[in-house]
Amino acid sequence: MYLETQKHFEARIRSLLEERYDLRVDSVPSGTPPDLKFGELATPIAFELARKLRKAPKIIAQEIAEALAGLEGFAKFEVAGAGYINAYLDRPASVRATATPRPATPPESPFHAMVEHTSINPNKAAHIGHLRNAILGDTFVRLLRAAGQTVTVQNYIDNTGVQVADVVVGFRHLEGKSLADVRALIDQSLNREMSRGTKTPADNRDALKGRDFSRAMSETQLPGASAPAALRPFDYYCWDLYARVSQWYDHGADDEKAARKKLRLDTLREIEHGENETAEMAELISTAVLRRHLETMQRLGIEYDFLPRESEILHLKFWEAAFEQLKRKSVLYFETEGKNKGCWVMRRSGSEAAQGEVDEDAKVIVRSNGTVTYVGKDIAYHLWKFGLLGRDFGYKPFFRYPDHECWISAGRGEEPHPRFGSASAIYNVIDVRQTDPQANLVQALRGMGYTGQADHCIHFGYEKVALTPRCALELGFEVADEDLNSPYILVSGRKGFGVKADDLIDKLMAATRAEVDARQTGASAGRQRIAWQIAVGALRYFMLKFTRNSVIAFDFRDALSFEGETGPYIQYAVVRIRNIFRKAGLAESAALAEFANLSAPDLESFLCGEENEDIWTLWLRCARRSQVLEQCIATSEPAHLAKHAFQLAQEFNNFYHKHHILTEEIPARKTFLLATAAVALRELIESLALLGIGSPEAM
RNA sequence: GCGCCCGUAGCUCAGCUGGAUAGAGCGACUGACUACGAAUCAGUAGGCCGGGAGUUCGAAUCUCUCCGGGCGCACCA
Repeated sequence: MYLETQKHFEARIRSLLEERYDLRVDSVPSGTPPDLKFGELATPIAFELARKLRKAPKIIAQEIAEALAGLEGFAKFEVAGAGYINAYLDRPASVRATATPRPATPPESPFHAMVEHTSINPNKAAHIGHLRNAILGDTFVRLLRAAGQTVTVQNYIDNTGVQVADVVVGFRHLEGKSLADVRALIDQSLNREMSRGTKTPADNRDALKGRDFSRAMSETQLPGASAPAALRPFDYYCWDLYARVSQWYDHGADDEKAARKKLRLDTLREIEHGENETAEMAELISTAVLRRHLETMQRLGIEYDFLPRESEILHLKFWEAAFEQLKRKSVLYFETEGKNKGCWVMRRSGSEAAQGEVDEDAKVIVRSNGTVTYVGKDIAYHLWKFGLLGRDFGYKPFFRYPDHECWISAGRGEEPHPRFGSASAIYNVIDVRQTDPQANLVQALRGMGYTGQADHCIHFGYEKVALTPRCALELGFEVADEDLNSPYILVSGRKGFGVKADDLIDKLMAATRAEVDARQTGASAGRQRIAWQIAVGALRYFMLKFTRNSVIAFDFRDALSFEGETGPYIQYAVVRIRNIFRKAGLAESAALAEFANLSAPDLESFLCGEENEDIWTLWLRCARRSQVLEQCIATSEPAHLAKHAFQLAQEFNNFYHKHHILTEEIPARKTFLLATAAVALRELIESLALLGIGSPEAM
């Protein structure tokens, strides 16, 4: 609503400039003034025009403002300061438009976006860094879909990497386990999952509120920490084993270390080659861990459509097809001199090496021993994503969600299957350390002449999640003295140092369940559902409120907070509104229907004047969602929407305290206040849904 | 050495393509539950927006430089 008004305003000024001054401008800047007394929309355009027109800005502003008079949707225009043109909306008209429900979804465009996120190595449990990735990716998917785009969600599985090999080495050589043993272990932990419930310590509520946090830490049991090894979730088991193997490689005599490294490489080769017992064990492990990852993410409402695996990229010879194309298009060339002699290399973007000169800075794609590097495989994979490879995966159903199937790549697939690939745009949710490899990828696409695709190959980068020193200490990790005063400490999967995703979710669930139990008396299942919605709300909001390039220093106190700028704060505003309508015995739609009959003078009196500023502010915020959505997509930054939802809740709470709705004596005004609450409710629910956060019936 | 990111209140962070008086949460201190639930609200204190220069009518925002912090630049995956 606000967005259309703003565009309308800008367009009118543009045509005005053309009519009056014969001036064409590319765009008219406009924005929200710092205070309502300056109106709802303003432009400083008179300042830029001052030189061109050789007139004082104030005079130009005056002329434009006069010519704007009567523009639909606006009450008046004024000139302020040295030459700002301030526009004042026609409040009754604006409020009516905002109250009118908009068409549910914009028309579907043929634009097909592919978002790849999560992509955790399937050798250990997911940790909080992976949660940031998945939550950012999933939220962005929701935003794109809300904007009418068709989106498929991929989760890339590197099941043949050295990390998986390490766990295989661990099972075989540290634990002496056979293929059958590993299979049995997996079956066992699957059975355990089936009967697993969520623990809810009932009496640690005060402790969790922060007064005695260390006590709460010890009382809230970590599900993995103390259970017997064989009964622990399989991904937790692998988490520890992976850390042990990493240690094992680094210890012992030199010849011992060398032998262990060789074991590692041999294992990796066998896995890559396939069709042997090592590869079978790797497949077993990676698939079991992958299932755990999908379950973890499902707890947060995160789902996938397709899981492409590295093993198929290898066995279906994607690289060979890409290599032919790369050679034919001269993107790769064979280096005969210098340090990269004997390799197939690619020039980097911005390379300054002259023609004929040896480009030492070139990126190696095929090593001198003939094997392909990671970037090479990635190029092949991305050609497939855009439908440019000329090959396809086989597909098998893998994981069933309530309303759709998630498919996985396979050597020999099943028919029929949905079509994947051939995207118009792709978004890769990967942390910022991958900026260089991602740039190489785009460079290769560009070099092959796929410039349109290169422009739509977007690195959706984000910073890491680290731990505060205090949090690291709470978890029982040793912290070096020099790190004690640093703002954050990096996690390390290789050292088993970090916070597991499921542990955090369990902790949140325990805390929200305790809060809900203290306030609600309904059936246990209902309370559990509410606790779950709040836990997810707290976690997702926590991960989304930071902009992508800010490092999150993780701390349980902040992440488990339900007050202030948090998901539960917003959810609480929703519950408050629902309570009002419950108590009034009225449906929101009924309130809005009555509202439609209010006269413009009535609306005018309810919306104007000092004492009603907060109400008008709330309506304005409600009108802004589409504008914020557009901004989020343009900047690939979901944090704007998180902020918007919070501000909306904040403004509603403000309104809630100032105006008591149900005791309002003037009928028309009561109708108006109810409609205000109804619209705020609609906008809160919609905004939260876009963030993947549910709106509880009660809290 | 080359490249990228960051530096805003005690702490953690917002600040849209340059715009009017720099915002929020937490923490601290004051207050508000006989009204739609206080997971809330109102108020107070707290800022040379890292330093300097430049562009501009106008800079937290753009350019340069310096200081301080982080991360990339492998024939690793």
